[in-house]
Amino acid sequence: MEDVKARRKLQSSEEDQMDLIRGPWTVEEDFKLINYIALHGEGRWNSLARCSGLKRTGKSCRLRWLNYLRPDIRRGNITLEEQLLILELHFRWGNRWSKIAQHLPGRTDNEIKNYWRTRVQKHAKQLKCDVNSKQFKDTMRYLWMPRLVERIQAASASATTTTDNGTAQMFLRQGVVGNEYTARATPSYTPENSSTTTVGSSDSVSDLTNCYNNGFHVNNNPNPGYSFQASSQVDYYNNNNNHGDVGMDFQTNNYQPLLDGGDLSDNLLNAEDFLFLQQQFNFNM
DNA sequence: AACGCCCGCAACCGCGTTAGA
DNA sequence: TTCTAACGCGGTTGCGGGCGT
Repeated sequence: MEDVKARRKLQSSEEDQMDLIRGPWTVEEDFKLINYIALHGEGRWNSLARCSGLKRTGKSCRLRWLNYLRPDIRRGNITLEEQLLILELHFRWGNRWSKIAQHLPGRTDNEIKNYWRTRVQKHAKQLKCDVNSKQFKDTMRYLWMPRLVERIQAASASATTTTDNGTAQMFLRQGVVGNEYTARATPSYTPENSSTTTVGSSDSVSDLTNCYNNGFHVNNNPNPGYSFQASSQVDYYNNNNNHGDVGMDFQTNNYQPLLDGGDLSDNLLNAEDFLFLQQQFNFNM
């Protein structure tokens, strides 16, 4: 192990002496890399870096290609469906970004990691709880995810009347619909009538569902000292399921009317949800 | 207009794993 | 079997743009 470290240190200092470029890539460098890969294919990144004439490390070339230049990269905002899938998969695998990214075609592990750190962790911070805490996970499970499902369905419903966009419907049929939170949030859905298969996964959603039923059910909470009443969250959610088009700006705690064409993806919970949660957290802390 | 602060994201770093010589 | 180069992953850093003052 010490040998490996010494070797890597040596290699690093050698790279320094080769006046390699670091930092943002230029358009010319991008073109060079794209052209080289078009001719020779990807892989063998160190030799690619040498032969292409790029003054970059192989690592840097690989990262630039995989995270930015690859033709199948999907750019733009993370969609509601993708958000839901990320939350779901993070429940299963934690910070296994690469594994999670495999289930989101066109998205990179870097992008998902950044999404998690900038959006999800931000909301945890605003609720003054740890992103890995049970409380925050419950929030995601019983409020955030049902809200996402609701929005996806709403978007899907309007899409079917306006355009031929069946993505959300397909996602709901195939994706993360097998869990309790979805069953509660979507009256038309029941686990029994769903032929559930998880997108890109062979193990379905049974593990999560089992996890929920066996150790996580709101009426059978294994942690007696845990006072965050998840069931009340769900009831609250179900009783206030007509949130309308008012979003919440977490930054300022101000209501923000959601304008047509705006990005709704950040307004995951509305004001009532958020205040309710804050009360729950503050009360229990 | 200038400045400072904050946030999002691209890129880097360190290290474990894998492949093949 | 061992060694080492290459790959891949997760954590971290720092740049640049947006926004408020």
